Amino acid sequence: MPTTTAAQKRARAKLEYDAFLAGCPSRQLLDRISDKWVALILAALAGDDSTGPRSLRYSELSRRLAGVSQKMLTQTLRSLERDGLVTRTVTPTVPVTVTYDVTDLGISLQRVMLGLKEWAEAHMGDVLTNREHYATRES
Amino acid sequence: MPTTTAAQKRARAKLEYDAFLAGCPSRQLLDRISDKWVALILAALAGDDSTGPRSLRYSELSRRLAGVSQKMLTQTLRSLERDGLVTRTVTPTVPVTVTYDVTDLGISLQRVMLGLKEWAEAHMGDVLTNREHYATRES
DNA sequence: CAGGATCCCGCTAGATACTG
DNA sequence: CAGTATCTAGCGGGATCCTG
Repeated sequence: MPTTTAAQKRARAKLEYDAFLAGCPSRQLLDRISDKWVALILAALAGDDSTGPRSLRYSELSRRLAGVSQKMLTQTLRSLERDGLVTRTVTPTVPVTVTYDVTDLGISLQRVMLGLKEWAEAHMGDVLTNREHYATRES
Repeated sequence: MPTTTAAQKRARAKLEYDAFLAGCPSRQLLDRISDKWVALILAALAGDDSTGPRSLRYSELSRRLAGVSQKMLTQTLRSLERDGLVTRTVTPTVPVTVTYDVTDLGISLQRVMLGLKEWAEAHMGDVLTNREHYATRES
């Protein structure tokens, strides 16, 4: 007896929808930049202040992003390199020197992130205010 | 013997940095929009296609976002309401009718998200290509 | 210096069942 | 219809130790 038909159809629909989501460029971008450290690394390499892009060594990045673990720093840098957003350059001095630079693609992404930053600075205050009011009202 | 001084200083620095991060508007915004369903809900309420904002009922949202669980849909809607990005309207028909609308603040956020979407559609292909090349090359 | 390899814990998404 | 409540497994991410 195919009494499971309804549940099966829902499950199938969900799979298809998930596949659709996984393939959606916007979704992929969101997944990319929502990594905790991506924005910070990009900002550091692109120049936090109004100076231009700059090379940074692994240890320099580690210092600038005081809260990051080596694991996450390495992992994030690898994924950014893989995606062509930063480049990794090994100079065989002794001990070895590794520098990271943002690519053109990375810079263009960074500009989008600046748009986010501007919205955040303009409106996050309102959001937080709403959040508090919501918390302090009953019924 | 204060041999732990170094480790303690690092731990303290990390806490401060984390606090700094937690208070950073950009970080908060990223945390907000990287929720898996926020972008979809906002897009649905703001009008996926080029039609304007529209009201949607809970069940309509549930259908449009085929992959979402009731729990996550409710939870996400609550948080968006709390932040003043959508409004929730209960009409005491029988059975009860609940509609959701995007606020002006939500619309302005949605516009920022559109910027993300454009970048994604323009450049995510490059990123994926880089990703593949990275995977298929050795050494 | 710049990582690689492991272990492990907390959180959260999801499934399921129930309700006004 | 529009949720609430509970339980659990999976995994992202940190801490720690080790290496070329």
